[in-house]
Amino acid sequence: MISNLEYFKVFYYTAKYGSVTRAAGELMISQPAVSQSLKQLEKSLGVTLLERSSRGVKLTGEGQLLYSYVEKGYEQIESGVEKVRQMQNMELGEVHIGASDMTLRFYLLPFLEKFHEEYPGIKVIVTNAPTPETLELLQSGKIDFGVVSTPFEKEKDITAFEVREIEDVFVAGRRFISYKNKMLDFQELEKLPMIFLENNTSTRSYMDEYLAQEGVILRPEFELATSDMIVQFALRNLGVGCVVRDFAAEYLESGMLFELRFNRMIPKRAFSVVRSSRQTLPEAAKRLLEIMEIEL
Amino acid sequence: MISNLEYFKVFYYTAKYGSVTRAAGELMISQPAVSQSLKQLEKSLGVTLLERSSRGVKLTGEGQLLYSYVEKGYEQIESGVEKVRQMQNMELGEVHIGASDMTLRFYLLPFLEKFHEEYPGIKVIVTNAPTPETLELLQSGKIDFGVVSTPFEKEKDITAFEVREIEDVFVAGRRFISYKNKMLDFQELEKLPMIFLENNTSTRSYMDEYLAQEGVILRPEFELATSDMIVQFALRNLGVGCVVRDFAAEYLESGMLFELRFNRMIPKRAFSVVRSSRQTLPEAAKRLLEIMEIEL
DNA sequence: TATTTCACATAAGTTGTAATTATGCCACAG
DNA sequence: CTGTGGCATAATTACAACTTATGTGAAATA
Repeated sequence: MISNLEYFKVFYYTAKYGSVTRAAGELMISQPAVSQSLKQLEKSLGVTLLERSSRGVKLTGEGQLLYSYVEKGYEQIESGVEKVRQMQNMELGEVHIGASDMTLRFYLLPFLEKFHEEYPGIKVIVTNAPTPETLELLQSGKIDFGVVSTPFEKEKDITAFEVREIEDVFVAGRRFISYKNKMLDFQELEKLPMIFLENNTSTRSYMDEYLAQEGVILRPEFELATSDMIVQFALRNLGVGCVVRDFAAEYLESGMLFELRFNRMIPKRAFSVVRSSRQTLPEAAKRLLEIMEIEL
Repeated sequence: MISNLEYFKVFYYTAKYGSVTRAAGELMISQPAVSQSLKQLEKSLGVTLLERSSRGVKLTGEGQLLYSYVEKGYEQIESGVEKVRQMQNMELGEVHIGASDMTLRFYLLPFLEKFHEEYPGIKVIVTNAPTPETLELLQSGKIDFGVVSTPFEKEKDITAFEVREIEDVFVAGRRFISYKNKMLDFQELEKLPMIFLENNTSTRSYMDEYLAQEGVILRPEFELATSDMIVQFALRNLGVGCVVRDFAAEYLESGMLFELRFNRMIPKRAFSVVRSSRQTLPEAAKRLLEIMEIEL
């Protein structure tokens, strides 16, 4: 361990300017203070670092050797301080976010755009993963916060904040036009060719569970990886798709798809911002949540 | 300028061990002292560097960023201290010496050999130059000390210390055997083919001046670059060579060369160690001079 | 669920040390 | 030969860092 780092700072400035008086000026202390510090340093190292003369100081061999190291070391620390300052000023930094396709596309994207515009120095790193995996990333500290869709198993020290509602809907194209505006029973779905998301998604397991509870067991014709693809399949009349409404919104409006209606409401779900309550957020993450109007 | 470098040392150890208590142990101060220093550092930077918990501390994003710099910087300074220590222990260092061929060969060499054996870590850098140039090197601080042959112009703040006598002699081979044991006059040299060193050496200019003062002007047959070569020429009976006795010693003893004797003594010269009185010597140079039994 | 333990924070009081002022010394320049 | 600039030294002051004692919270343990 180095005895007194302050001495090295004094030495750094003295060597840099070749003058005790000048160093004192830079350090904003008196000249004798510098002289004494240098003396202390030399004493503690047991070596003469500077040749004193009436027109300044000059490094000895040992002094030169030491200075070559101290110079690099001190400036390294100095630039570390500068980097932290930049981070504080949001000129530098990273925000790690976990989000699913869905939350990213229909909720997060505009905020990220705005954030990036305001703070171009901050890297935004989005890890695209389904809800349970996102929660794991949060627990392990790999992301600052996540945006997931309900429902999910909320473990303790996870703070959740719902930001908007989403609805799961069944949509179909003209081949199934006879079902339009009819009040249907969920049972009737069993007779129709269904297009669903794959099993590993929260949307799928939510629907599976809900329908099972209603006594309906579906065996989808198609199991696709993305909601977009489901919409495309539905448009081509390959079956009845189950997606969050936002994915189909455009086509529902234009009439190319219609929404099936049921005699029972599918309980609404929500997008939820989740974060670890035991971890303080980096400034950049805080600022992004502010933009998203999430109270911390 | 960084406000208090000591804080960074505390931060370094705390971050390194992820524990305030552990850092306190390493720093050999109390735990609250560390806590307070960290608090001060955070306050001065206006940023939280550590997440405190009941089982240690963890770096925040800012802390990690800072640590990556402080780690390098601190260790850089630490290794600088280590290097200086090595230099003190003579495990590391350089000695810069200025010397002529002659002084190197007939005086310095055995000391250098001994020195190098004792301190293999020290680089010995010999700058081979004639006397006036060596003195210049000394003035400009490019060498720690020099070994030259007298006479020379001793400027102030040069300390000289004569270490042994040398004699200039005239030597010849059997072709000139008739001159052996005769007491000669310097004038007689004018009739003989002479072998001398080139003009730019102190030996040559010394002899030129001395002989001129005796009313003798020589026009050597041969002007050679090295004394060794003069001896070789003399051995082959190409003329009478003028060298410092040491160069011919071997052949004088074996009888292959003999020394011409004169009715007047050529004043003896000397090897002299010269150093700048206004400059403290590096430890390594001091030690070498000690080995050479020069008092400082 | 209560209890102990561990790690860090806080508070108050006491050094200890690093700063200041004042002065001295030396070398060089005018 | 004196003035100036630059560093060292001495003595005093003042601040800051350290210590002891205690508090707090979380996690492990009973």
